Amino acid sequence: MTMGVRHDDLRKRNRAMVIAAVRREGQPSRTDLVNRTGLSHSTISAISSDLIAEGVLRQVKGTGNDIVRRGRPQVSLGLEPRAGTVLTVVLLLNTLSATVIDYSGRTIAERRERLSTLTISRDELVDAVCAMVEGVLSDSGHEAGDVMRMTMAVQGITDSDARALLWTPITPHSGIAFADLLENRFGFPVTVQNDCNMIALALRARDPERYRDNFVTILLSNGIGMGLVLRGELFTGAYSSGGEFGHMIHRPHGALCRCGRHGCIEAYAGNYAILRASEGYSDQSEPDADVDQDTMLRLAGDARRQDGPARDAFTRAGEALGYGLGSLFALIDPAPVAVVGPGTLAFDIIEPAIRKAIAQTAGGQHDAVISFDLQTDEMPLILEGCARKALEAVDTELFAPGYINAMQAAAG
Amino acid sequence: MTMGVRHDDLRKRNRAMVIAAVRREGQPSRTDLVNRTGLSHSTISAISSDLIAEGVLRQVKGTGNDIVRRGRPQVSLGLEPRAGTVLTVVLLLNTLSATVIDYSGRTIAERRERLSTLTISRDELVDAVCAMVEGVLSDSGHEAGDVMRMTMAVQGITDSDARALLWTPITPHSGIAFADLLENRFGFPVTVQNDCNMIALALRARDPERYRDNFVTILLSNGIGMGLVLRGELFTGAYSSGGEFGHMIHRPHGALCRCGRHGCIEAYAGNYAILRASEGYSDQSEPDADVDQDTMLRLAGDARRQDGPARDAFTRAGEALGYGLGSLFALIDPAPVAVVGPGTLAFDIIEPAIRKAIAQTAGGQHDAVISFDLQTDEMPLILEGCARKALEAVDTELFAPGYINAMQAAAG
DNA sequence: CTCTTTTTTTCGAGCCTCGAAAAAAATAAT
DNA sequence: ATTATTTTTTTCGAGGCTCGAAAAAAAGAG
Repeated sequence: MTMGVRHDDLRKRNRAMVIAAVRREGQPSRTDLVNRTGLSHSTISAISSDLIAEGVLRQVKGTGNDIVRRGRPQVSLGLEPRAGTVLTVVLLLNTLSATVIDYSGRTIAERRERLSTLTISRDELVDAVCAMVEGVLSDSGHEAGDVMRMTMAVQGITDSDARALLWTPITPHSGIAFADLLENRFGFPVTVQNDCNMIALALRARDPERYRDNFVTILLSNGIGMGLVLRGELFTGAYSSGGEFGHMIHRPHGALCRCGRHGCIEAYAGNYAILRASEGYSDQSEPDADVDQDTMLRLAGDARRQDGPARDAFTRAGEALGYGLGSLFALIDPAPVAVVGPGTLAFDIIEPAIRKAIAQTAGGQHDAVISFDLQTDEMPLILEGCARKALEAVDTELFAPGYINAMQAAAG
Repeated sequence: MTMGVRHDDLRKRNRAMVIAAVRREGQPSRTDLVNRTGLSHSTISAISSDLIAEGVLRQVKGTGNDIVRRGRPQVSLGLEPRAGTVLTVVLLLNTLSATVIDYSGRTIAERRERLSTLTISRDELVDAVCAMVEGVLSDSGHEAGDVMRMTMAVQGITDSDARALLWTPITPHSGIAFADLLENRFGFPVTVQNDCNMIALALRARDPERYRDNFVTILLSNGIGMGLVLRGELFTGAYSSGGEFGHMIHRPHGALCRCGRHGCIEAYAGNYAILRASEGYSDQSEPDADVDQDTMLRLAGDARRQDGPARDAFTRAGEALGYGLGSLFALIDPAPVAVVGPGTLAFDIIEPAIRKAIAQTAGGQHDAVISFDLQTDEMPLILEGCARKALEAVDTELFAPGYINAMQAAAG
């Protein structure tokens, strides 16, 4: 369990740190790396020349951002694009997309298609993903053998080993072992990740100032998703991807949720919940599997225009989200919240109710810390987070093996 | 932020690991340590002889548990009791206790006194703690200068730096900077910890099989407390000790809680809530600051004997706890639960309601994983956890400095 | 063309861990 | 009583890693 630290773990750890620093910083010089990592010039020099020799890093000249000044000019280091290729697949409601990305993070090829995820069979779904992978691979001019890793983001609950989709609202099928299926088919390692978690990774990469140690991302769509970063690390459950914020209970025995239970936050704040409340249906009526954007915009318009069932529905949605966030903050303390997805288009209507509800909870005392940052379009964030996840896995596993062990040893 | 690993951090890390292994195992031989840590015989030999020379460890002969067999007999290593002294103080409602403990974990002196925490002034409270420390120190024959560290456990919310008591139900005063006050007075470093977190540490030490990576401890008393261990580490909030399970919202706009808000879990499951519901008072009536054990036993007896307000009250308490646990499990996945405190005496009445409620939530699907383990007397657990916290801090900070840095580097 | 400044590499010193071999300390066998 | 065997622990040399200091490299300034 608790393992000692071998001598050569040191080098692996420091190699991993250098690669990670280059990925974060973009094109740092060796001196930048010295400052960033706290290692000595000698060590940085040794490690970076090793990595260049191995084809992981490369020297970049004329980056433009080099300040002209006295002294030997800094040489920027960058990731060698040809060091490897990764694949990402994003599977959402009625949408499937795949991307081939080089080691430096640049997109080489990309495909997207519509797909009736709700109605197709399990096998058709798996076949569609496989066909998508093959298609985008051929677009990119690569073969499966070139791919070092694939990360798949899905809407729904994945297992904690990131190998299977346990449950999802986008298809009635459950327990789809995508990692096994795809690994057998293509041969490269595959992980399956929750979409909101990928959004969280993307936000951290985009704005490390704001999103670093502790933050929450909430996805407002037909369902309610959450990604949670605590102590700088993505939080996942013991058995599943966890973070099922949408299915915390807002009102015992309350409104019918898409998951079949009653009173979940989602059963008040999901698009289908807002729709059925606005239209005057019972909160026990069957949830819609999808509500199109136009409908939601119309309801939001109604809510803004006049007091009535639509405004009440959005207010109740905000209340559910607010009490949920309040309970979450009772556990983890308040943190910045990024609100992502189509629901942000009506966030002006929801936010007052959210804040009012939070004020009634243990989180209320920290009103100032709680800020909402809106990002309407979630797709680019999912793609970006997914790519980062895959690339960072390659960074450590392939180019600094043993890093994982050293980490565990430190934590143990 | 992310720091490289220096060469000598290695030794510090491995020293810390050896000390920690000795503390966990009791009296391991060098060979046991080799197996436990994965380090080589040479390294273990070098580190342990260093530690013996420094007076941190000592060789123990004739431990009795040595199996008689062929070959050179193993020599057990133990913690040198004289290597240091730590102090623990536990401050609960109307109770103050202090203990002096040697480095091996044996209690040298112990004092306990009743104290009307609800009514005394802020200064009197601080003075009482100081007097207690001085008293128990003189009992132990030590001086303040001998003490390497003190850990104080309090009922209530502490700040995340473990230096102040932010809020507590045991006194109307808030924001008491115990760590600063005591450090200025006595000179040794002090941390202030939440009582439930200390219970969690004690349980992990007592039964590492059951309580290791993920588990929950719930304290049922006049208030509801929680200690949460996730990924093997005590979970604390970003600003406070966090884990305010008792103040997650069970019913928006619901029963009046001791914290002044409405609908908290505690406002249904705390002793005062069970009392006022059993006696037919409004759930908006002022909470009692303390309910004595006899009253609770009487109510529990009523509840067992016949259907009526008492039974309803316990059922509602269980429901609140169950929905709360369900929401918690939606976030973190189900985990074993240890239920501690006087509330366990009525747990037979509450448990069915808890399980029924959990079954309605996202945690319900994992019914088998959720098991309740009862410990009625919380005081010994708090003491034990507190002592462990102090001793482990001494282990790393004093005898393996730099370990912390290496950990952070690994995590970063 | 030389001086100054800044970045990067080189080199030797000092630690640390490891494996192999030796030493130590007991029991079992002769 | 002495030798063989077994197991634990220590010793010792090899190999690696990081570090600081010094050297080398590569530019602008004068």
